[in-house]
Formats: sequence, structure tokens, C-alpha cells
Amino acid sequence: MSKEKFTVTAALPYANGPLHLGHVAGVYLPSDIFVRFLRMNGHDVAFICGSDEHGAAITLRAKKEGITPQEIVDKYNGIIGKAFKDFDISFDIFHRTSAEIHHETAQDFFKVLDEKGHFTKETSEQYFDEEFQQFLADRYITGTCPNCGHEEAYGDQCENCGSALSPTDLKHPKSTLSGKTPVMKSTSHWYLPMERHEDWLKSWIKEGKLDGIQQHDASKWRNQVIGQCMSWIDNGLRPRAMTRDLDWGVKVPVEGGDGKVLYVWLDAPIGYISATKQWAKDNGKKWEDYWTGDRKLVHFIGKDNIVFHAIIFPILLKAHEGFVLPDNVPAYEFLNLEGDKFSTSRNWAVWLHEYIESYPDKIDELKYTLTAIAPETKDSEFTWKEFQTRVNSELADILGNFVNRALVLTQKYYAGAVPSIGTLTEQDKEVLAEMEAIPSRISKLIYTYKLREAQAEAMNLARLGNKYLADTEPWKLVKDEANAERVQTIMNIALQITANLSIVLQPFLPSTAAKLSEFIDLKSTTWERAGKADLLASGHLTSKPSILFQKIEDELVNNEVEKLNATKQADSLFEPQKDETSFDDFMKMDIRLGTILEAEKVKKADKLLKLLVDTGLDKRTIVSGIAEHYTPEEVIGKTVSVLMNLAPRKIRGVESQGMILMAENADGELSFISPEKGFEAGSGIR
RNA sequence: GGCGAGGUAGCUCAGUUGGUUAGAGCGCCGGAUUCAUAACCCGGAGGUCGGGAGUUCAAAUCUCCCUCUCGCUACCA
Repeated sequence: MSKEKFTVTAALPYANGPLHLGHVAGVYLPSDIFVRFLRMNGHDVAFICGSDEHGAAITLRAKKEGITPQEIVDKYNGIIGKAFKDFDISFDIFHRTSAEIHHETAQDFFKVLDEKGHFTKETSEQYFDEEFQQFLADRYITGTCPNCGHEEAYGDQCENCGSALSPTDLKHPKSTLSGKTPVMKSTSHWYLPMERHEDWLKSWIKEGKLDGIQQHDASKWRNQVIGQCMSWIDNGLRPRAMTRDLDWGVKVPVEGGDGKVLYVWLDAPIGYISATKQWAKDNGKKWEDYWTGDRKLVHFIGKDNIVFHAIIFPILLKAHEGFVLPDNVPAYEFLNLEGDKFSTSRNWAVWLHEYIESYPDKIDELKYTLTAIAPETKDSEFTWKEFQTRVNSELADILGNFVNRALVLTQKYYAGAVPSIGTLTEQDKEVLAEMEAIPSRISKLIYTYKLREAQAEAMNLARLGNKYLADTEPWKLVKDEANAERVQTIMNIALQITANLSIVLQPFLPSTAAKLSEFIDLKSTTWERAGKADLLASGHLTSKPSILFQKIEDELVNNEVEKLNATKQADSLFEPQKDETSFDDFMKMDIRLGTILEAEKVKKADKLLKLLVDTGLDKRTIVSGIAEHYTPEEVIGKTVSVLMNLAPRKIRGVESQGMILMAENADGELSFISPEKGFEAGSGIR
């Protein structure tokens, strides 16, 4: 394969928390494997990453912890950076978006787009905190979620029900700065009119063609990526605000930009460019070489980032002009943990830095397992039990054991020296042919981003070795002096297989591959050499091997699972008590028992039931979001608690006159609140 | 409800443009073996390819309907 140029990026981790195994399995490990492989093949590669250190979530977290945003990002940049280093992720640079060079780069980028007329400026009404003299973006505003009634929903999202919001959706909005009710005030923002780019995006994503010229092989793009992008485009792209009213971030560098910063999703991907600049500067290179010409740009990301990397950033790059567009955006699905989603807030996670601390000598074991179960085509799951099985029955039993038997036999028969190869039997030839075929299969799989299968293919080489030894049985032949030459040939081949393993495993298990190379004293391990049967010359000295992989005991599995379950119990979060209210306010609410007479599903809504309720006073229609917990049939005849004097509201076209009160447990399950003694409808509740 | 991605052996997954008895690894059962980390090697059981209808000489693969899981989105007073 001819030498090519690659710039590979891994999604910038957000610097307000540590990394967990989901991040590793879905972005950093696959990108690292890909890059190591490219380097072994002599391609010109830059592997770029850094922490994303802007955005409202960071300033809010800082406020909560009583420290500055800079302290927050310094802390997590440190933890994340160290974890990457310890885990041996081979970035050329792990940079950060708070660096000056990034601010300059992002501002220049913005200016160019502005000058070329790629933005529109629009004025809109937004919440403003008069005490702090500041517009309140996204997370600077809390209020009652219009969907679930959660009282601490953020301006962009309600964490209780998960729905996406805009600040004006919130009821009883409150500024998180002053705690006061904000006022509406007009503000101007720069928007990216994405709809202008629909045409070229379509053919670029679907066919890989830009202006009629083939840019990339669309058949190598994952279904999910193309599907999601086309879904966005077909539904019509809309202008998207590229600036925010915040003071933490990259300042808007043009007139009228006072008090405004760049939207993090404009800012962050430019971080790839600024990191490249820094790296180029440190290493006497020209950064432009890595973003122009016949270079292949590859973004490794999680599926939540698809549209930013496959639609928005390409628009920006193309609009700016002079940049290459991504050759591929391998997006990974999500990794689950022991039957549940990874959750930072619930602490349901295996943190990378904690794993490294607990098992500093089991780095490759984790890499192997995570690659084997990587969520390439669908969500997958990490369990400690599976980790144990992968390590014990694959790494230890198949790979470790093969290496060990080959080297131990060499010690026994030849005091470690590689024996010479003699006449080949048909069987030998077949094995050597297979050995030669494996590297090209691996190579093909890696270039199509099928790393899970590629790793399995590398393991097949160890399987081949085990089978070869079992079939040829040198330990039997060796008993008869007449077979001496035959045994030498067999052992030579077994050692060549071992040498090949140290090459093909290198992208996946770098430290194991290094150990192996050391055992056999193999110096050159470029991919070019993979598959060859003369990696070790006869007479070459190998050393006595140590055990490559210790088995994982049940105890470790049990401990880790217990640890997880303990955090789950400790964190069965109920909401904190609400602010004090007056008796009078409480008495304003008219709550009574009502009996459900009729019930039916609201059309085109998953969660809604339309109920006819006998309240004792009247029969009224109430729409309630309980369809995922109760069927219409089972609620009929139930006597439940009803908030009577709530302002009526139209929901999905049906007017709801009141609200059914529900109890909600920690798992989000709902239950009616019904009278224990079977009182009749109309009875008041106090 | 809309859109996207999935549903293939107990588990994790392959199945290219529709073509002979649907594959792999792990697990399980049986056998063989002892060089090796009780490992390896051989064999076997196990699948109505989510369900139904259709197109076709032929469907896991194409079309339609339904269903379940995940994500985005709408809905939760």
C-alpha cells in the first residue's frame, strides 16, 4: 500500500468530569488502534485530541463547587490527560481549548466566515439578569419544566424527564446567578444558515462527491452516520446560533460581540486545528500540511456527535475554504455497564483513572476486552464477568499459552536458539500460507473501521499456532533422534508464528506486543514484515518467557460488581426537599378524589392518556402522562387524587381540566395515589 | 406519533450485489492428549434468521404491514 497522509482526531472530552470505559471503548481506544496501525505502515499521521473546556456546564459546576472555571478545567484536564497517558493512548498532542493559541485560531476562523458572509445576524428576545447585567444562556437559567413539572430544569434541558428545552419554555424562570426572575431583553447573535449548504452536503455524504469530484468512499461510512445525516438534511436544515451570551469561552472577535462567546460546537472542533498548530509548532512542522491537500481527515466520535462532525463542522470547513473535509466519521454507539447505562450523575461507571489505579498491570487486558465488545454497529455491554472470560479463555489460554509453549519448548530443545527450517510438508505450507494471509485480512478490516473483527483475526494467528503444535506434536517426535530435523522445522515455524504475533498484535495490545518482541529479541516490527516466515533467523537467541497474562480470579469480579451495586444503593437519589411554602399557599390547591370513568390513548402521543374523571362535582376531561405505566383498561374504575383548580391547558389538542397526582419512585415508575379506605369521589384531600 | 439504527445458536457477533444442508468465538456436553498458564486439539448438541403477508425457480438478504430494543424528536399541568 502506498504511503498516505492522515489526520486523525478523537472527540474532545469535556473537562467537567473524568473518563469512563464507555468513552474509551467508543472513541479513544479505536482511534488509537487505527493510528498505531497507520504508523506501523509508514503513513504520515497526526493524532490529535484535547479537552473541551468551554460551555455553560463548566461555569455552573465551578459556581457550585465555589471555585473558578479555570480551576475546574485544570483539574479535569489533568485527570483525563494522565489517564490517557497511563492507558497509553498515543496522541501526538493532547491539547486544550482554553489555550491562547486556540482562542486566536477560533477567532480568526470566525472572522473569516463573517467576512465571507457565511453568517446572518439576528436579534431575538432572551432572558437577561439585571443584577448581573448579563444575558442568560442555556444553563444559567432554571425553572419549572413545562413537560414534567420538575422545578429545577435547565434552560436547554430538563434532567428529570430528559426533554430538550429552550429557556423561554420554562415556567417560573430564575437566574442561577442572582436567583431572581430575569427580564426579556433583545440580543443579537450570529447564525449559521445551514440550509444554504443542503445541496452539496447531500451528494457529499451519500456519494462522497463534492463538486462532482470523488472525495471519499461513502460505502465505508457507517449506516448510522449516513442515516442520521440524511434524516437531518431531508427534514430541512435550519439556521443555528453560533454565539452565546456568556463570559466563559472564546470572545466573539467582531463588532457587537461584547459579552458574547462562540458556541461550543463552533469552538470545539476548531480545537482540532489549534491543537495541530501547537503540535506543529513544537515539532517544527507546518500545521497547514495536516489540514489541506490530499490528506485524509478522520474523526472518531460517539453517536451523539454525528451531526456536529458530519454536517456542521464540514460546513464550517468548506465555508472557510482551504481545508480538507472528513474522509470518514466513524461514530460509535454506546457502551452499557452491567445491564444499565453509564451514568456520571448516578456514579454508575467504571472510571478509567480508577481502573488504572487498581490494575496498573492489566492495561492490555482492558484494551482487549473493550475492543472485543466495542459498540461498532449497536450498543453493547461491559460486564466484569465478560472481562474475566475474555482475559482467561482468550488472552491467557489461547495467546499467552501458545507463546509460552513455543518458547518453553525452544528453551528445552535448543537452549533458546531458533532452530533452522528444513524441508516443508504440505501441512507446513498450509500453515505458512495462512500466516501470510492474516495480516492482509487484518489490514483490510482496519481500513474499513472493523476493529473488533480485526483483533479477532489477529487472535486467529495464535489459534493457528496452537493447532499447528497439536497437529505436529513435536514433543512426541523429539523422542526419536531420527526426527531431529523435522522437530527443528516445526519449532522454527512455531517461532515465526510467535514473531508474527508480536507484529499483528501491536496496534491492539502494544505493551504485550513489546514484551513478546523482547522475548524473541525482534527489533523491526513494521507491518510490512507481517506474514513473513523469516522474521527470526536460525541461531537467533530467544529468552525464557514470563507469563503474559495472569488469570482473573472470581474474587476480582465479585468485588467490582459489589462496588458498583453499592454505589447504586447509596445513590438512589430522591429530590431534595423543596423550599418552604405557606399554609395559605397550600390551601389554595383544591385536591380531591376522583374516579376514572373512561380512558383512551391520545393519538400520536406515546405517554398520554385522555381520561374522563368523576370528581363528585362534575365529570371532566383530564390528560395525563401515564400511558407508559398504565393501560386504558386497567385505570377505569380507579379512584385517584386530582388537582382540581389547576389552570386548564390544551395538550395535543385536548383540553385538560386538572391533573392526576402520581407518586414517582427512584426508577421513575408511577403510581396512583388512592384512598386506603375506599372513600368516594369528591372527598377532599388536605 | 415522526425520523435514524438494530432484532441471526444460551452469550457476543459475521453474513458482501437474493443461489446448494445459515457461519465464527465464548459457554455447554463428549472424546483425545500432556509440550504448555488443568491450557491446547478433535467431535457434538443447539437457530421456524423478531412475527405475518407478498415478489421470485430461489429470501436472513427485496417490498408492505405489525412487534420489541436503543438514540434523536414531539407529547407529560
